[in-house]
Amino acid sequence: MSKLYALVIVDVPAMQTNHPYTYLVPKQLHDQVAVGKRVIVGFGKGDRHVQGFIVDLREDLPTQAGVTLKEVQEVLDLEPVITQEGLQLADWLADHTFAFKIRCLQVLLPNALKAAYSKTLKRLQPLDDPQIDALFGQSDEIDLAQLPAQFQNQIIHYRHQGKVEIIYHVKDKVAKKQVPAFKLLLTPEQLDQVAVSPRATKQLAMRDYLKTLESAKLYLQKPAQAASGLTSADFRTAAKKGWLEQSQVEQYRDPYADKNITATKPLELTPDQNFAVKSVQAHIDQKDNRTFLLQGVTGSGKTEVYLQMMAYALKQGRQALMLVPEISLTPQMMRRVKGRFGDLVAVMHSGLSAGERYDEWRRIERKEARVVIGARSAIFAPLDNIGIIIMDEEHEASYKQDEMPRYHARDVALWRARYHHCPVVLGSATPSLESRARAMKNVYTWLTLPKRVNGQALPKVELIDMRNEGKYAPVPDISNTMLNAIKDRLIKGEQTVLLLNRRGYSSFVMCRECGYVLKCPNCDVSLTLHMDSHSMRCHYCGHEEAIPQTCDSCHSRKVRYYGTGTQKVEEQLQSLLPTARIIRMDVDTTRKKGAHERLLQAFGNKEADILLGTQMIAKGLDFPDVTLVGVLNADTALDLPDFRASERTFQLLTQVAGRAGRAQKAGQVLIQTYNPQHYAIQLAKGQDYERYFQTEMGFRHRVGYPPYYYTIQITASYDNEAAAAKKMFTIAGELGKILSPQAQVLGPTPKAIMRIKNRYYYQLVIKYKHEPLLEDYLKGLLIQAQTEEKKGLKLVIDRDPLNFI
DNA sequence: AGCACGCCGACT
DNA sequence: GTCGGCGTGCTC
Repeated sequence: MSKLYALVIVDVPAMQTNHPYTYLVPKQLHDQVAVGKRVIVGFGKGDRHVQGFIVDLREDLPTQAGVTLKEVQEVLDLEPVITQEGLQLADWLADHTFAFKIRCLQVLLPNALKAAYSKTLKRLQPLDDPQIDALFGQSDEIDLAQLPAQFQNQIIHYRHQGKVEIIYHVKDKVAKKQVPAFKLLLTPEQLDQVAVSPRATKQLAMRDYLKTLESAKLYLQKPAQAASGLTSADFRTAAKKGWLEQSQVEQYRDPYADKNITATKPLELTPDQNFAVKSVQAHIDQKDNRTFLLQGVTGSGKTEVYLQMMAYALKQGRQALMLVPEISLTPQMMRRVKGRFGDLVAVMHSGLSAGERYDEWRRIERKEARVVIGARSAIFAPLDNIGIIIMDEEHEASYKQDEMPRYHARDVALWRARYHHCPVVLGSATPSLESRARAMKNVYTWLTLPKRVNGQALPKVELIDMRNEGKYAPVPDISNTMLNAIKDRLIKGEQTVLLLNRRGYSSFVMCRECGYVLKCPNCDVSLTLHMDSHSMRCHYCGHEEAIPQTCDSCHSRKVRYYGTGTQKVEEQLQSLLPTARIIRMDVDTTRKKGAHERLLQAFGNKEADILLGTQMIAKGLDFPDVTLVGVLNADTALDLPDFRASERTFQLLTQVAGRAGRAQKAGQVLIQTYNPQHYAIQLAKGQDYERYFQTEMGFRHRVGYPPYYYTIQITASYDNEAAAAKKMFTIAGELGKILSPQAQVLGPTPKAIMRIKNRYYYQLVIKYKHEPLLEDYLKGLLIQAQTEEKKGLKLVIDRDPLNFI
């Protein structure tokens, strides 16, 4: 047999190792290896074992002479875990996002399949070293991670002397759940001929039982034990006698073996909805990868449209993929999808354990699930015949991953749709400017749902000018107008949703005498007050200290809390409305698993009058008795140094306004603001997306931002401010040489929060339309920066960044 | 990333 | 003279 070589991407995330390495496939693994399977290979001087992905198999030697090849140690998968599509997608991702290939391959898989590494130290002979021998105790092998640092050097010596050896372990992060199974090796005739002592009653029973089974078929042992009344010991004996072969098979749990889901029927569609569904269906039929922008006002029944589009794709024998932002993947939403498609649905979201996520992934891979709904990473679901991809709330920033690979799920969706020849539907009440601009240029097909399904008008939105009303407000955060509106709902037995916009905002402690604000010693941010733990905490590095009684700077005792937390508002509200039942939803009250669901359910059951929360209550909630939506602070995000600040504010206000008046009763929306004249707030008041779009596009055009320009952000950080700045100025200088005059470089500037965990951050942003040299320069930059990385540099390149702060 | 090699200062 | 500091470079 000829030789076989495997090209392997190894799990060493560095620029220097960002290419395939060639390994020899030993004879006994020839029929196990395949492209897309994971392997364990030795890598580097100490021959440590790492995980890798086979990306190619060849019979001729692809590497130049001079290196002695190592062998593949082990093949980890029975079937490839990365498909041909996955390999191409990983290539594209690596290229598009400037990420390491290994990271792109890993992002395609559930975390459970990522490698967990450990090292153990094995004693090969007595060391005559009382201290270290004591560490070993009775055993000859110990966990190297627990070795005290002071022995490190000594161990290296012993290793050179061959007295100890380091063993590298690679295993999956999460063990697959295995259950015992067996296969009958003999035919019934053969079983009749085996000799069994008449006194071996158990074995006689076993023989009789086995005769009722088919040979060579795999049976689970547990049900077999129950059916036959035999024990696992009996099966073991039968295996020893060669009657059957025992093995372990993988079994997965279904996290949604939830029986309370009632089946739903397709609803009658409005003419607008029907037109949207029909348009997309035609493209599913034609296997045409058209992209649609479905722009429907809040309450226009987008979800029903999605469900019917997906049902159509399924009817054509294809699969459906639906993405929603993590926060709107509520039980309500899951119930709707499960109700329509039942067991065909796999759900991928962060609330699942790694094991559960893996099991859902396996159900998709085995084609038991043909509908996938999930947050960002679900876009990589291992479907092989996608008929439609839907992305709800397409404007949501959470679709962009902010670690390597920095992909946007929308870009991946468009890529996969091209591969599968299927349409993509981007849905939103407030599309991102990028998508809406593409719809205008007919790059996307624009579909609209301008009316609510219940025929209700959009809720009336009123602004409360806090510059005046704030002075007379009974409590700092709630004006009289707001309070009266809430009281009115209490009397009528209707419900209120109150939004506290906390983006870029936190409650901090300030001295009233000297203005001193308590800051984190490691980061350039003020510490946030946490009442649950009675401490001051840093949101970036986790630093925690006691709540100060006196000012650190002037020793005055007049330290006071500023800013607004949900908890403080809750107290204010309760003091004004002692009988009101309030549910508070924020990171503190939803930390526990399932808390999110429980609180919403309680509100839905009318166990409370007021739902008070942060952004997480702005989306997807649909409660018929909510007739008042109040926004307590509309403008905290407006002043952030980010050109998308107004877009986010407009989207948030429009979304939250849509929570009111979903059923028969009309809704009212009150927005407290200090910037009532700001166009984002004025146009959110009118819920006038069209004028907002025009206004914002004008602004983006004038200052040259997306969608008129592409952007790439480069961030450098060091533990030394001057070094970080110097690096960025060097890069800016080099960019000046390769960029055309049409491109612009903003910065370098220190980041808005310059210091986090004692590292200093500088950034620059490149705005450009067409720069043929830029990609190659940036790739070169990453290679060139690798030497400096040893000195503590961290360099991040982010294409199309969503956050500029 | 992690490991070895190699070239400089402070010690038995 | 050696031990061990960490800067440099490579890993199929």
